[in-house]
Amino acid sequence: MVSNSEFAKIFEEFSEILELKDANRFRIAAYQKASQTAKSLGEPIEQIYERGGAKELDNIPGIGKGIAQKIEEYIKTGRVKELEGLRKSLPRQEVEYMRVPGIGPKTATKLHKEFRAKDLADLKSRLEKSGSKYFKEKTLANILRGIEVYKGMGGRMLLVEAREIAREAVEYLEKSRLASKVTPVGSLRRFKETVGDIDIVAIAPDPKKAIEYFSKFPGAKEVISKGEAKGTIIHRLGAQVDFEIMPEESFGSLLQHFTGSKEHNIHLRTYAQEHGMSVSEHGIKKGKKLIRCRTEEEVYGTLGMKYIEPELREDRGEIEAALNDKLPELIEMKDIKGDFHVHSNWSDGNAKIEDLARKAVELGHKFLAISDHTVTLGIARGLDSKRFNQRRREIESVRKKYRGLNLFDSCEVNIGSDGSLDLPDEAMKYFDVVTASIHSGFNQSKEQITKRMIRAMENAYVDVIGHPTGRLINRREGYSADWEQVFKTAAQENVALEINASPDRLDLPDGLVLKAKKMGVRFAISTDSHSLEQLSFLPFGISVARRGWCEKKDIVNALELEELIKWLRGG
DNA sequence: GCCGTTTTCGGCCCGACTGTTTTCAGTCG
Repeated sequence: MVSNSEFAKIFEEFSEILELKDANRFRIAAYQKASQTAKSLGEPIEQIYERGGAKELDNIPGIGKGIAQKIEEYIKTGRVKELEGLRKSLPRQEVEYMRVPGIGPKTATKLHKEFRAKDLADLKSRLEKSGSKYFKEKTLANILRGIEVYKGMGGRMLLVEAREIAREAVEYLEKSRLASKVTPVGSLRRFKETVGDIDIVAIAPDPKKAIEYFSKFPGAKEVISKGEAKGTIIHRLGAQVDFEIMPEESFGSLLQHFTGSKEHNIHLRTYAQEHGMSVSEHGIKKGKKLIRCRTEEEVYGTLGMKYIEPELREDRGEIEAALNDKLPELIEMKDIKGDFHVHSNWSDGNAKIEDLARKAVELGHKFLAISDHTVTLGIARGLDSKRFNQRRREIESVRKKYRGLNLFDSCEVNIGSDGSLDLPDEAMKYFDVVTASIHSGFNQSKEQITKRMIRAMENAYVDVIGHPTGRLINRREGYSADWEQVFKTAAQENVALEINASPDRLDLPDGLVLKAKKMGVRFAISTDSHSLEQLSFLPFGISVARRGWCEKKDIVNALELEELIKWLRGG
């Protein structure tokens, strides 16, 4: 079956090429929208097609007759003739150039026409040699910096890295008292798993003075610009940080605008327009009257809807939900009672069980699962039944010291290539919690992976499936599985899927969390800690759960202890 | 290319910044 992300890529490429060809901008937008729709659709497009043909596809908002026809062509023949024609009509370099920040379709075309470079690296050296013939000084510097940024960061940085840089900048700005309401915006505020630029906004009585102060930020290695109300620096770790001063009387409108996402804002503005209003970063126009909003609550309230949390603003149905008072009551850190997945120095963690327990108490946890690796994971010093028995004695003795903490005897059992587990049932029954994970055979077919996961979930002792997609953000794609089937089984078997809070995993990803939630699946948020410090990663898991619309009832970490134990025994 | 409880044609979200083309094109969010 063709995956929805494959369709998303096809439409994305359509829009990129059409942009380079200077096509009608609404046609370009239509493909972008179709791409976005494909990504966020709960059901496989191919399945929709099988049910009702191209006519059924036409019913999907954002997909009309033209795109429905292309979907049909791709399902039937594995290709889209028009796209192949388009590809041939353009040099491939132009598409690549356009992905560099600061380079749009016009510049991309010009760059290829003038330099005929074979790739981006080649282009860079040619620009350095003779770029000044074609571009004025500042434009050239801007393009070169864009290439550097694009190369150096592999696209986008991890959320955890961006938050660290933002925290440093916000503290510096707040300390000065030159600015107040200092707030990170953009994908950072929405807690997206990766972040491009770091954007920070604030209000200030003397904007120029505040920007001047920002330009002296000790974390900066380079100041790109400093104007009357906006400054840009490059942080020593390579990230671009923008700081912008906003007028207080429309701060809410501006905050809303800069938080995005783009898709959310387009939808919001379209809705406003349909109802005789017009939304911009300055306020909301009703007729000739401009209503400036000091808070975001006012923005959404004026449009007749409930306030939407930043994590939900991805145009995944939140606007409709806000209009009908159907928004979820999102899970919060304070609802969380513990951590399900922590490694000790019995396997590949570096902390003693006692130290982990003490740290968990400090963090306010009511429970902690010590879940070391099992025997086949030799590389991680996985334990066999005998060593788990020895470890059990240590857990017993720590329990006596920390009576307020429920220290769960747990393991991360390995799912073999055929779906079998590497501990016998008679060993597994002694554990309070069992998490089962895949650690090898990532390249198996979708069918095989799906079967493996289902077989593991059908084991009566398995409570949680660990890092379900196996991805490492920016480094490794997850394995492919038929998620529909996996989620169905998880719901049936009452097995929780892990939301792994490790910042380079964040696995399940938020889009799949949302799909699984709709199918009745519950989730275990876990740090997968290998050290004491990593026990503090839980908030990253919370942000994934929130982006997946999860409420308290969807998260097993939030269950009252009696309910939790009941679930563990039943599952 | 998509869409329609005024429309099957004629709209489509809206504005700012940057550089340098002194009246605007290109890019971005």
